[in-house]
Amino acid sequence: MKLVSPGEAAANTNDMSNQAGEELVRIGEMAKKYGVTLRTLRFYEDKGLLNPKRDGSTRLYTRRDKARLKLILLGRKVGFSLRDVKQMMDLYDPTGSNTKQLRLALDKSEKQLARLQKQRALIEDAINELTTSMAAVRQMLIARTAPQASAAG
Amino acid sequence: MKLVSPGEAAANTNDMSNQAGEELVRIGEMAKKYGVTLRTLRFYEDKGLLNPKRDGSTRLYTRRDKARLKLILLGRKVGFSLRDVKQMMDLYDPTGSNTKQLRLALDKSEKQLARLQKQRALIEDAINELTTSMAAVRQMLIARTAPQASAAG
DNA sequence: GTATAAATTGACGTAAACGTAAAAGGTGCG
DNA sequence: CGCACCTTTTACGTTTACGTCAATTTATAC
Repeated sequence: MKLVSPGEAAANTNDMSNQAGEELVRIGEMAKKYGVTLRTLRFYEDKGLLNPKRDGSTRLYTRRDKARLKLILLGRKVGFSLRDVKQMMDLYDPTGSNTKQLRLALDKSEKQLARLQKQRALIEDAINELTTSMAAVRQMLIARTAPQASAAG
Repeated sequence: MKLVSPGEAAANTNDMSNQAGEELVRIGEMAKKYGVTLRTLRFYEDKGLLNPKRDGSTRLYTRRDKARLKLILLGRKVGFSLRDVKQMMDLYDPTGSNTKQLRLALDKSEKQLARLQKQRALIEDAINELTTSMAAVRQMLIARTAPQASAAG
């Protein structure tokens, strides 16, 4: 079972597909393609988020794995935990309408949105407090730098 | 050496002060007063952020400790790590102008402010992405809930 | 066939700020 | 006197998402 050569991803002289013409990539290429580390891909697999095929012990990522990874990365970006992502993904059923999955996703999204908004408020609070105390510190520094000008008229 | 009775913090019939008239409080009262746990106070001490006196093995918090704790809590609120807080506090010298301390604080504050602003941007990004995908999910749910109306004129 | 590159599993480490349990000493009060 | 409560020290546990070796096996290049 041959694959894409590690050196050249564009080389298609090899048999890099299975019977369905699926492009199988190994972990290195997968990582590069999506800007994650090998460790991350293995970690996601360990957590049940990815399920690459194997050629012996070598992982082979399919189109499905790529789609799933994209979802994982989107989920992470909006602040879902991997557990949340997994929970939602586990509900996916290619033969059904996935209404339950969509409802769960929507439910979790609403909660996450609320969390994000609260976080934003906290951060803005912090920014205000920090700005205020920075002004105070600047004043103290000025008082120490040029105190000789305060006695004059 | 007597103290505030544990049951009543307002009872001032006891000798709860040292020679300077300083009010010494024990860990329980200190924790309640500032809304932190006992563990937190001990943790901060372990990290060198607080230095309560001792009556035998019992911690006695002075006015200075209260001031320091306030600073710690402010620092935490604006997102400084305890290490940062300690680093700044360690520069405090009651006999000097503390110019170095103030400069360090200002420097750290500027960096922290930048971090906070970046975080805020990330969160707003996330909010946007999440809002977008929520709309998409809602559409998919609608398509599954009322597909029978699309065939009619 | 060998050097180099890529891949594997396993397992400990990291960051921050405490939580929690255990076991024991001190203290006021009725 | 003994309960109830406060406090002490020590030390492992928690959380999340990986990082960082390390030792080994496989794959590709020349």
